[in-house]
Amino acid sequence: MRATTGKTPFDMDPRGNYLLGALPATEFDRIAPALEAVRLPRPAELEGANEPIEYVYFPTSGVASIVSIDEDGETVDTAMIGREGMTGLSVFLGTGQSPMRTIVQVPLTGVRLPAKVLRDELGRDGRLVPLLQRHTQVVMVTMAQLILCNRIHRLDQRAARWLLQVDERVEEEPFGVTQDFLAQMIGVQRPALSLAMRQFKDAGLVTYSRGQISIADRDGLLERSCGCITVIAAEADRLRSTLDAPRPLA
Amino acid sequence: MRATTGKTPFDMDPRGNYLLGALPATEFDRIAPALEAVRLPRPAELEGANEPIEYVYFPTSGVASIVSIDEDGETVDTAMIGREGMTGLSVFLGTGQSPMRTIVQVPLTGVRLPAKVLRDELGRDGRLVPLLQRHTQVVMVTMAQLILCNRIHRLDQRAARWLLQVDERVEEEPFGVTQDFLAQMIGVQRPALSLAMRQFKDAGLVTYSRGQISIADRDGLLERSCGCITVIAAEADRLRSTLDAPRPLA
DNA sequence: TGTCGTCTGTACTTCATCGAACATAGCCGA
DNA sequence: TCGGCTATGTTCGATGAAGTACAGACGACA
Repeated sequence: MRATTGKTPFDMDPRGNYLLGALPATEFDRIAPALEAVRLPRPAELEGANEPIEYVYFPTSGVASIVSIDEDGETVDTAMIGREGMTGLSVFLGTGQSPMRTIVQVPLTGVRLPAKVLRDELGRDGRLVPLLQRHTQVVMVTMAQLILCNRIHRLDQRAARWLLQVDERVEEEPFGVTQDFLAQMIGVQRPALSLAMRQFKDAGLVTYSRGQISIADRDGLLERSCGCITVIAAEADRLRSTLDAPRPLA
Repeated sequence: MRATTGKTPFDMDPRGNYLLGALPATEFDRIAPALEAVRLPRPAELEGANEPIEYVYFPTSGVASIVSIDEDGETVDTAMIGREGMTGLSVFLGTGQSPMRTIVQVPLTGVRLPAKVLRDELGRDGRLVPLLQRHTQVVMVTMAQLILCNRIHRLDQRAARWLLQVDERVEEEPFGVTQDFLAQMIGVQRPALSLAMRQFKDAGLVTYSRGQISIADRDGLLERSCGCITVIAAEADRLRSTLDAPRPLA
């Protein structure tokens, strides 16, 4: 499948993205004309390392991922971004680029917005800035938790966590991810991951075949997962609820 | 040593902190009356997990550290904050708290500011917001790199990286950190770390005794360290230089 | 000066993961 | 329908680190 862009060339509501959905109509209408529907395959690159960001992406289904790269070219997933968020936080932070890449991890549907339009909108008072502030914090918490997770939790726990995090962000299953790619994302050897996946399959928690994965038993996976997913979900929920407060915070 | 607070009770210039030093005089003068000099021992807690942040800290020497905690109470260091930055980014992000703790990792000197004063100042136009935006990005990049580092780099490489990162942030050596504490921070067993430290000592890269460490050969440690420190330093330098640009970014 | 507590050195067993090699199976295009 | 490619399954020795236990060494304090 090739990347598709253009004005809603397929059935998709931009406000299926949480951030866009939470914007007041006046703000949404201001940026709406510049939104462009996209459908992107894995592993499309949304931002290059140390390259200026041209578009920010608001997924409605699928997962984008911020990946770190080291001197040897090894890559590891550092944070998932799905319909709860936006890629390109460096634009929000005013720096316009970062040393990480952002790629498509699970085939993605959503809209994109030119970085310049976002910058202009940030200058206006409204709901957008506090929304993005909260999203920034969620990403930071996700990363902080993943640092711990990658250090002290077992491979199968991390794999279960990853599957659950994706499950939260896809509209329909199965979703397209190969074990090879997944292994690279969680930073392990494919054979080791293959064993874990096999266990999950035998236990009836997931089904998969040739790069198509379905979650069959969320609760079962939760039991085998580490608690990181709970920590992250709790913080995301808390921050969503604070936004119902009457006045946006500083 | 006990925590000391009060108006400059010892010799220390708040503007030795990079952020405070980069503020225009008018902005600095506005918050200066609320600044309070502090000297804190390890492992003093600056922010509790899921507790409202009362003060933000601007170190001038020493290191504060954001640590993640899991369900079993295990803790791992996720980002260092020294004289280049400020603790309490959640205040800047408007959320006021986070699920991570922030503690003193290497005995710390600096100033603190009530969160409320910072919030008020953020409402004014000036240099502070762009400075903190950049700092937020540096912290995020640090975390992202650490996710990769914790996953694929060896213990001795990570230990070397840690030593170098501390070396950049302390005014005088030796600095006070026990191997036991360090092992917990980089998330390994103390005996394993002890071996690495012993190698560094035998190679003449460091000297230490009973919780007092000195770096003897920065270049030697750099060779044994992973490249993560370079990635982080490069991004920090880049962002510092963009601040010399005439107009602050959005 | 002796004792206690903290910090550090070292040894050893067990385990998770690495890293590489090879086997199998489904899909696709020529 | 026959390769050829990609995705997955499986094995095995090597290795880094976990986990535990205990010994030595230095400082603080009585």
